[in-house]
Amino acid sequence: MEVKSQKKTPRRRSTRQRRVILQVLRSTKSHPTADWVYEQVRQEIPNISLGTVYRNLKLLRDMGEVMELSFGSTYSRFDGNPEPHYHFSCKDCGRVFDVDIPVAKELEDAVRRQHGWEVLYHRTEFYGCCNDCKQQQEEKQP
Amino acid sequence: MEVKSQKKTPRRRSTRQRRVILQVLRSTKSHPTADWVYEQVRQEIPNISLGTVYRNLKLLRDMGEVMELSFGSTYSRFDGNPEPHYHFSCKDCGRVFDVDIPVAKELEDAVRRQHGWEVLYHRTEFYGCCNDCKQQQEEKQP
DNA sequence: ATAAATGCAAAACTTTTGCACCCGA
DNA sequence: TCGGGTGCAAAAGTTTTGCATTTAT
Repeated sequence: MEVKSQKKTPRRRSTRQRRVILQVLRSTKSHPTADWVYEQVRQEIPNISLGTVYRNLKLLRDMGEVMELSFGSTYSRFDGNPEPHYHFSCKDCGRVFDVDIPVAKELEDAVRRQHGWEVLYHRTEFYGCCNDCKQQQEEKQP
Repeated sequence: MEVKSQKKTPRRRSTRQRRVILQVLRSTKSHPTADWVYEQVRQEIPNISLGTVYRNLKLLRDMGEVMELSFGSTYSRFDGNPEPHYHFSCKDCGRVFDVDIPVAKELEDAVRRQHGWEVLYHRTEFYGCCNDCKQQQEEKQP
């Protein structure tokens, strides 16, 4: 629920570590974990450290070069309502809200038709800025 | 990537701990973390252990009583393709695949209209059984 | 030169688990 | 009674971080 402070991003340097990490990620479709990336990169840079991999993954994600598949935080959140519904996560205050639009079951049919998989359900999270945070920003810069 | 073994679920007992945990989850819309639930339940059962909270959250999730908001695993996965696209996660083999259907931007409009939030993007994961796993199951039980 | 990036290791966090004891059905 | 559930504490697993050193620009 912490508010992110926005400081100017420093100019990025091109390092071998970062280049290889990106190259590993670009050359697989397996949606790997940080640890898998680490193992792969080690074959090219044996003494790279796991910390460097984590730092660069976060950086590359912030630079829009790669996508991180997670629910925003490192821990799970729980919802007392087990009925299928969508969620909205505010990037500024971190709160998660229920979304009040119907679940698009037709997307599941489209996936079935396209790939043949058995689709049981789907989950969608929207990301953006909630009304409270929008208002706060207006107050700061009118 | 591990395959889940399916053993018969034992008959569940109704314990005070489980009842209070569910009650806490049902009476909030804040999509709390396990730790927050723990703190709340402690106000009613001061000597409950965090392990019990985790065990029951997992149990309640498996019983379909609550929803867990996470990407399936406790760690992040990364995708070298930063372009918006959907994912499919096989519940049996754990692999994650790219989904080849167009992103439903119109859902974002619907959320905007309904709630007024500024929506930047959304992410959708489908869950089910992939073709490899479907075939393996057929071989076992023809 | 100088600020960003790295390697290493320790630390921080979240989640799981082994085990003896407890308790609900 | 009896097997599921709990408390406690240790362990596991993932991610972050402090610091001295290296390196890209």
